[in-house]
Amino acid sequence: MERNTHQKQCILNALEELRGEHPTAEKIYETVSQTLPTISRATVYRVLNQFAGQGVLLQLHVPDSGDHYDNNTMPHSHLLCCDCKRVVDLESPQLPTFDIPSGDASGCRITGVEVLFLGQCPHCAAKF
Amino acid sequence: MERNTHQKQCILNALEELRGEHPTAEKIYETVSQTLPTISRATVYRVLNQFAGQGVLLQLHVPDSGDHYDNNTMPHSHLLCCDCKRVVDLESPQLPTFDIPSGDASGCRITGVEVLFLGQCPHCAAKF
DNA sequence: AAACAATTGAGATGTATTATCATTAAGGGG
DNA sequence: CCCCTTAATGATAATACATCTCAATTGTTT
Repeated sequence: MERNTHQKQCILNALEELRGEHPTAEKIYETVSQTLPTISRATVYRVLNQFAGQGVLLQLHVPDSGDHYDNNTMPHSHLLCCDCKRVVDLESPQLPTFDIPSGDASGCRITGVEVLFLGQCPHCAAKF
Repeated sequence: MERNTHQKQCILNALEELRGEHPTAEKIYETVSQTLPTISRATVYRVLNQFAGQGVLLQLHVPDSGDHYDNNTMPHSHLLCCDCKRVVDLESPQLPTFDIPSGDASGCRITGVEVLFLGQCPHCAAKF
């Protein structure tokens, strides 16, 4: 059965501390290292994958960057800022919510969808 | 000015030959190598990036895989088959087409969106 | 406490891609 | 048609991100 280790708890704590920042595995590693200096990168990557598989957190695939993680598992969209490369939450009531169809004309079975908006975060959008 | 090299033409030919397969850079390299054995991987990656930046072809970011390329620049959706890992075109007339909003409540500027469906390709969906 | 198995740490390894830089060749001007 | 300039290329090193390997450790069950 799955074991409850100190490392896992520290990783969850780091994710809570960084809530809203959508940190990368490397960023989480750096954060956890401050309280647990002997933790290994391998452990961080392993545990993050495990948690993502369990639905405890979201794994965000970001082009030209490592994966980012989000402990907010409520359904919401993300935007990659093309200027500062940060991932931010999108909060548009009118944002098209995807009703995922189960199949298509050519015989595909559709089980999920990944959506990532591109543009500028509020900070970079205000720059001019 | 931009030069029209033999290498670029061979890469375009390979993309046409592989049309519909959404090949990776590595696959394109292998294909071009058959007619141009001395071509370098660096050239393939460079040219593909250049073409993608010019809109000559689409660059598809696929999780846990290298980028895939598509010389069909007509707007259409893609699905990653979770079984065989192939990228296939989705042809659903009723697939929700995204009207990209220009901004959101929190001040983001939205300029684009990446959408990737997950599921099974027609071949793998028919397996049971 | 003993035993067993899941987990970890350290570092090697793998995969995809870009950087560096000397050499080559595209394409315009004379 | 040849020269010149400079973009483009080829070879390879370097980087980034992530996973694999395996001995050592540590939860958990007995």
